[in-house]
Amino acid sequence: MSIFPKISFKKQAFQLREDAILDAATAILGSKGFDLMTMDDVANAVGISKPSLYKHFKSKEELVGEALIRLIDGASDYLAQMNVELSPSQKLSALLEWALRVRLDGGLPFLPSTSAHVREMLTRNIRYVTKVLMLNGKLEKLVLAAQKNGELDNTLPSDVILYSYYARTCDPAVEYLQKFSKMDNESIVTCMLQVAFQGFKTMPHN
Amino acid sequence: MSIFPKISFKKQAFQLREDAILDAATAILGSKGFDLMTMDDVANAVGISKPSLYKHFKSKEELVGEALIRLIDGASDYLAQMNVELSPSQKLSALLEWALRVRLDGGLPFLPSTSAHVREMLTRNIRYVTKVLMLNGKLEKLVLAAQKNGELDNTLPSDVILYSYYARTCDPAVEYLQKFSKMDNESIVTCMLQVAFQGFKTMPHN
DNA sequence: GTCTATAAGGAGATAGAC
DNA sequence: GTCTATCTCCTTATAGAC
Repeated sequence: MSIFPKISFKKQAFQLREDAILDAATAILGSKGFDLMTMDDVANAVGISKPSLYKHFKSKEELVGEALIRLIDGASDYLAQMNVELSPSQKLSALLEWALRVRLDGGLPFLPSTSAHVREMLTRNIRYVTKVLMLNGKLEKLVLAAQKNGELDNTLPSDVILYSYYARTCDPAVEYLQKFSKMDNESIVTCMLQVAFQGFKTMPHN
Repeated sequence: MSIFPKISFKKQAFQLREDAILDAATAILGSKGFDLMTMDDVANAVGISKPSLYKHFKSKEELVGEALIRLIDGASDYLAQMNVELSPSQKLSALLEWALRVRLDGGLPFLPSTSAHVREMLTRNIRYVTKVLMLNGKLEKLVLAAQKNGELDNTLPSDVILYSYYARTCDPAVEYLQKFSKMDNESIVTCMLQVAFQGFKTMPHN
């Protein structure tokens, strides 16, 4: 037994609760969005009181920032441990697939910046901005490499591809299909990937 | 001069103000979104007091509903007066182009249902729902026709195409490009249309 | 019909007891 | 560290004078 069993245990419990809070916040953010998510919602979902919640995160802004940082970290990790033999375009496709599965699993849209208000708020979170810029740099390089090797259209400005790529990670069509079509999650992912890379048009025979 | 100059004039002014209110609401909705738009914002933008605003629209819900109905009407009108010789896919492309231009011009995203909260609210507006269903029916027919004649991919479920089509009308990439790239609106529209129909992949030579 | 003033309730954040 | 109770501000909506 450790010499500091009590302290260690407490800290561990504290950390566990912190994760539970972030999980709850993530789920609520995904369903109601930032503006409608209240700190009461989060506290109730975790089963603690609001003041206790504020012991962990000193504001709603900070709580959401941490939840999004966890998401970005997940994406960066997934990208980092990817098979190095994959082509740039294959890596982009695999990461988009990951992001779609996260969302279908009740998680957050990858890029929550649909709202100008939220985007502006996140701008003030230096840790978040730093991590996003790091990931963005990697994705930008992948897009440029894929355009150079002919996998992606090099007549399009790379900005267009990059921003559209982000947009596909939070495509509302995913929720509509989940709610109003009878498709299972696998089919949704497959179709969304195809639409993202090939569009609606009939594919050329290959 | 009319026999009822005073009444007529008053009514006309009332109607003009109502349009001004809807214009203001549309602009604010486009920039801040529903949750953050306050009735004070709208009243101030129009230059009237809040109680006067409530003489025109009995609730925020009704005001937003009317603004969206005007938008849907615009889309339906544009679709109705389209050249009958255009193919189904050309009509879809032209309407998407219209929707993108409306947004680039400071208007609303075509489909505001990004938020579950707003979507649920609109569900209770029967006039709005009716009009949306009418338009949706026409678009669904166009998609099916385009799949049948080989213009659009008939291996994709038509739901996937239809929902993705809606999603492209409110693609956040548009705002990112407008804000962070040096592209003019024309180029943005062209690129977004290409990405929607052809995806990111290199086009086959044609 | 338009305004000033205000009611009613929600939500972020905290005081202070235990 | 946790809770109950509360503060404060903001927003929807309305009362009532002119």
